[in-house]
Amino acid sequence: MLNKTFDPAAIEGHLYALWESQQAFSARPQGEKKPFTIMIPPPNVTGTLHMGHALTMTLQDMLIRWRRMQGYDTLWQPGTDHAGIATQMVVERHLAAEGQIRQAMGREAFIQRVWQWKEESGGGITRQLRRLGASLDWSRERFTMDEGLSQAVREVFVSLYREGIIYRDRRLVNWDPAFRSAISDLEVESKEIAGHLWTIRYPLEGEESLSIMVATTRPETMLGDTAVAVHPKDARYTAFIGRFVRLPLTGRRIPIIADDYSDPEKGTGVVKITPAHDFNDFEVGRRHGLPMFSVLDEEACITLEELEDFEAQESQENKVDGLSDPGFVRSLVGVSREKARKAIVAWLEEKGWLEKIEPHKHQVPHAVRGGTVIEPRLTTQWYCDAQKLTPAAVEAVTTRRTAFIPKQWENTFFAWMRDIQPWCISRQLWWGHRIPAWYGPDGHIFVAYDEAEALEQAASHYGQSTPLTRDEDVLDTWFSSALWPFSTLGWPKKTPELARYYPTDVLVTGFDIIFFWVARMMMMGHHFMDDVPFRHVFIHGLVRDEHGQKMSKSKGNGIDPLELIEEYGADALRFTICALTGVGRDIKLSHKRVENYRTFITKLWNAARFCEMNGVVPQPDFKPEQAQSALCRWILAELGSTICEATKALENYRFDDYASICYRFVWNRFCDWFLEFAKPIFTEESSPEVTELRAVAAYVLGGVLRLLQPVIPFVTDTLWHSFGFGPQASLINTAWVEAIFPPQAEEACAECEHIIRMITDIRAVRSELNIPPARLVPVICRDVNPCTQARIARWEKAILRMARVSEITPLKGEAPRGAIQLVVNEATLLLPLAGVVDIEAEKARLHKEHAKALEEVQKTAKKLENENFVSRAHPDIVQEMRDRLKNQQNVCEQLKTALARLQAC
RNA sequence: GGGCGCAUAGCUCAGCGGUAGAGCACUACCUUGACAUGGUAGGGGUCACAGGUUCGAUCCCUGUUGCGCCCACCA
Repeated sequence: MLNKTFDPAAIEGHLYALWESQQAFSARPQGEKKPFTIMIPPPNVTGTLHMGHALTMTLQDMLIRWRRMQGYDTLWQPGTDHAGIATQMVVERHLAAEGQIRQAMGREAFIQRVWQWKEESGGGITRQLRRLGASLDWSRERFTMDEGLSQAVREVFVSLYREGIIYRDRRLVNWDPAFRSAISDLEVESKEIAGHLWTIRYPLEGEESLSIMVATTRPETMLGDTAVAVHPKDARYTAFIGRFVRLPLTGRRIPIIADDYSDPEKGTGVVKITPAHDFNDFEVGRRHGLPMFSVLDEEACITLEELEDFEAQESQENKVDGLSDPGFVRSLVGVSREKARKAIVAWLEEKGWLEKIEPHKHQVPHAVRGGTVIEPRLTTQWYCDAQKLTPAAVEAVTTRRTAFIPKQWENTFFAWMRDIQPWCISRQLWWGHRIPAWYGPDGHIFVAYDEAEALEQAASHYGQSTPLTRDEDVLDTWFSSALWPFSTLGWPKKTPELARYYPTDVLVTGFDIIFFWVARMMMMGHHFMDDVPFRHVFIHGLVRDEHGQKMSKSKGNGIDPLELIEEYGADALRFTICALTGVGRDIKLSHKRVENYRTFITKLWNAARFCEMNGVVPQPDFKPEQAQSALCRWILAELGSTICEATKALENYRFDDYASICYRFVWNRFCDWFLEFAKPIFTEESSPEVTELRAVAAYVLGGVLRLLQPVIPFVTDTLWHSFGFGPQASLINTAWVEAIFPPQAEEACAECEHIIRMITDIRAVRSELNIPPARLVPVICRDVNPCTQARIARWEKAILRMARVSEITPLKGEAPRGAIQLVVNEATLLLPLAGVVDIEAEKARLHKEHAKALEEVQKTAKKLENENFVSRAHPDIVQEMRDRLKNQQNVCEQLKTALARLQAC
């Protein structure tokens, strides 16, 4: 017996454990089935499930569950990402709470500590994915720092190094002074800052009374200036090109150069060139062969080391003591860039070099993670020449061997691939894949799979065994994620899994990581597997709050998916997500939304209970082709079309359509009509129809459960088992529903739709004339053709019950005076309610109906009177209009007659 | 500055060259034997604006306005 209400909390945990213990989600690499594969976007081990996860995982789970039922050997590959920076931050925070810092612990101990933390608290997100009902093959769970995946990382690194795609280079990187590490372009976001523009006088060499005005937002980098640039065509300055200015702080002599980069419109038209602290200046510096030195250290504090080295090489004539203030400059050492800025501005002002200060809004790069202001910094790093890896990926998208859905995103993908920059892959962290590179005493680089191999190389290179030191850096987290589609399958070993499940079928993800992850998987997949990593990329939107605001911790408007699961059940959340996932649109979510969609789960539960109460039991031998009654053939046909449409929706990633197609069938066909029609039949135990009806009800219910398993697995499996369709947990691997249409389905549908229309129309009239439901009304039929007459006879009980009718009789003699008249197809139904209803109200109703009908007639007639329409429109359309006009005229005429009859009494 | 998306009922969104749809919300009535987390009926839209193409435009094209996003940019 089913409980009166469905209690998700009571069953979900137990049911999931059962699914898992029965290995219901396991891929079966040995079988004959065709594979269907999805790689989970590995969440951070530090992570907790947020709404974005709930969305993406629900969509993936629906696809996997559906394909599994369709008979594919499905692999949904689970795993987590070591998330270098994020995880290291978390553990460092824990250490800080204990009064420790990692530098004091040492590298080995710290890494031990991170592993320990991962073992203790790293499983959080995978437990939460289980709560959601995600049918991942947990037996194959991977972690990006597993030995196997680490081997893949080393293999790729060594291989790309040997091909010259990975190399070392000294250039500017985005440096995060808080983490003291390089980060990639993609981890930087610009934010508008209300800052200042300082105009500083740089005295002209040899003519110290004259100054060149230089506008800057970063006076603290002045120490690193190695030129000032003007536009070659800027008439104000052409005379000065080739001359020198003196840098106020140190008196160092720097050239005035001409470069297109300088924009006469901006600032004073003179821009200071600080090659080691600005990307544009760096380019200018390269073009002009300017010296480059950092004046900020790894924590973005002033350092003079490189400056002093540089000045030591400079000739004395470049220094002028009169301008310099060595004491002040030395006092800046170790001062943060923010404080240095203030100090330098104050000094300039005091010494009279500051021309003016203006408020100035500008874009300043910040770290996406942590929010620190990024400092462009001149360092030596490892780079991956991404440009060499793009052509295959671009070609795959062009030929649609990898197709983006929605297609729109392909343009974004191409745009980025076109302008792709070298990818800085080294990070100055401890947690991650340590770069497999070793250095000899003379700095010679040995890249190898392990230390033994590196030592061997060194011995051969130096002619004797030589001690090496390993590179201190680790790889960017996305380096290992890029290998995920094949590293998880055992690569570089040639495993059966690799052969079977690569390429994967679809990648489901948000647009925010197309560049971080999707593009890089494509580059690596093509390079190492010589094939696309996935055939489809489904890009979904963002989950927002009910006001359309992005959910964020700072705004505090986030919704916790686990809270929703606890409150409404995982099925309700999943169904809501499914129903709201349109292609290329964000989702606005709220508790109310989930609460509303939960009613669908409740409705399904109650419909099943009703079936149970009425002796509905699965009949394994029942075949839809055998169905006799119109009612049964109709609902089976409706189920058939629902299956076709729902399957098509899933094939096209139209999750919203899939949800509404199922919703409409269950609620508006099965519950509203089929079960209501079935009620009077169920009560008659002796009726010959009842056996078939029960079999059909069971068949349809079973079909509905199968149809809905992908989206609401918990409630469907519970009902599946409870009805004895199969043992618990068996629904997951049951075959997807097949659309089977019963004989003469069209005729059955026509009949049922006719009856539905009669009932609906009677109800509408009753409601409009305020006839209380308790009052049963007789119906007299006029002008009824034999077909309708037979239908009415067959459906009499249902009509009586559902339209609150006392009896249906054919008209004998005259129609009762003042009867309400309504037209359904060819027939007129008379409701003898003279004296009961307000005759004026009925007149008004008929007038309204007639006016509406007349309007429609005129609209259609006007169209048909148009010569151009008749001659140019498609003949089918013209014919359709003619038929429509005929029908409308008919209705109009009958309403007119009815009105006339009413006027007469 | 470059690019992209969106604009349809009070709200959230489908749709589509040929009679404007759903869910929620709203109104009225109904405790009818699965479900009041329900049932029945109803009101509500110049499909942002202006042109164009077409026999016909909410739909296709152009422009305008408003909203959102991405990329670039520390003078």
